[in-house]
Amino acid sequence: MASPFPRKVHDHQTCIKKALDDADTLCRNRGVRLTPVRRRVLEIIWHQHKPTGAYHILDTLRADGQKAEPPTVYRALEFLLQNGLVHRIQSLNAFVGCRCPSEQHDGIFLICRSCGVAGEIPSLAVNDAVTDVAESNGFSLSSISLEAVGECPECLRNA
Amino acid sequence: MASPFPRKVHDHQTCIKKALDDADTLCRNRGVRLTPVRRRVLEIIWHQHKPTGAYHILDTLRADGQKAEPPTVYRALEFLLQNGLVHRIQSLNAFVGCRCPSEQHDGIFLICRSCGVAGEIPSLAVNDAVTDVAESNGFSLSSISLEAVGECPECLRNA
DNA sequence: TTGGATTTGTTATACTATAACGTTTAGGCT
DNA sequence: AGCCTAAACGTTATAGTATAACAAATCCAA
Repeated sequence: MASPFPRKVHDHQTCIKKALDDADTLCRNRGVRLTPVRRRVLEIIWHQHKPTGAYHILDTLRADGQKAEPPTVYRALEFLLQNGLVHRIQSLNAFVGCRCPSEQHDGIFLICRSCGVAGEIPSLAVNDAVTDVAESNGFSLSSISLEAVGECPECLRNA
Repeated sequence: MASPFPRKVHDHQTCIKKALDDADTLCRNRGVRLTPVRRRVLEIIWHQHKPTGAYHILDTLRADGQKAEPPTVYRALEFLLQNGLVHRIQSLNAFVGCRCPSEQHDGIFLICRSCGVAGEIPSLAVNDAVTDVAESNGFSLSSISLEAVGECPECLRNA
């Protein structure tokens, strides 16, 4: 998998296009509808690698010229979350695009306190450690959510 | 360390007393003030092993006969969080007492979706796994927050 | 005992999220 | 094609979570 931390300068249009294309494919395959609002919300979220708040999404929809209210946004988010196209970052009340939505998985994130970027990491090791400790405590594990805070590589270099 | 999942029937008064005594000692040692409001908020949180919401704390203070407003509660919570006496459960917007506040540590919780209990686990293994993956991605780790959801042992037995 | 820092009170408001109900739309079915 | 129904969306209202800003009270050390 690619680094969870894209350089601050990169061809982000490609990121967005790939995410939307992947979403189109995935929804077609699953027989679910990536409606215009849902697709636009996903696009707004993908506008940056930093998690995006629901009300920022709402403002952006309105700036588009749409008449939109909170439920519009939250419904789209619910759909995107259910289909693994975005993850919720609980510590920020915000949402970030998932780069590998085709395989359902938990959200494990490294969040930079300086620039705000949220890097998703595919951590088998973390999963295993949690599974072990759950098992040894007689706990039946369904899902995990991990949010680590620190400094991303690029911010460290620029410090 | 004791099991993170106390039996539903246990001498909870002892849990509360121990937590408050520990807090008294810890604050004295650190030279910080466990004022009446702060102590009472901690007691309210320890009333159960399920995370407690800020507005439930507020209601309880008011039921005590105190005149209280949200900032009262949030300030007390800020103090308790800073001193490691409670942890915030981000996925629930709620707060739960810490049983080992003397050593600063991250919050790693197994949360039962049936009864709501949040069991804190002291997981070196999880920490190591996260530290490794952070390091291998060039990320400087400061803190982690992990919230796993599933079924606690007692709810599994009663299912 | 008094000065300054910490804590608390008070009012107002910002931010986040959902309930409930009505209307529209998409898409399968005959 | 036209109908039917389930899904999606619009709309209004409100619930739930958290903080800003400033004033008053309290603590405690010099």
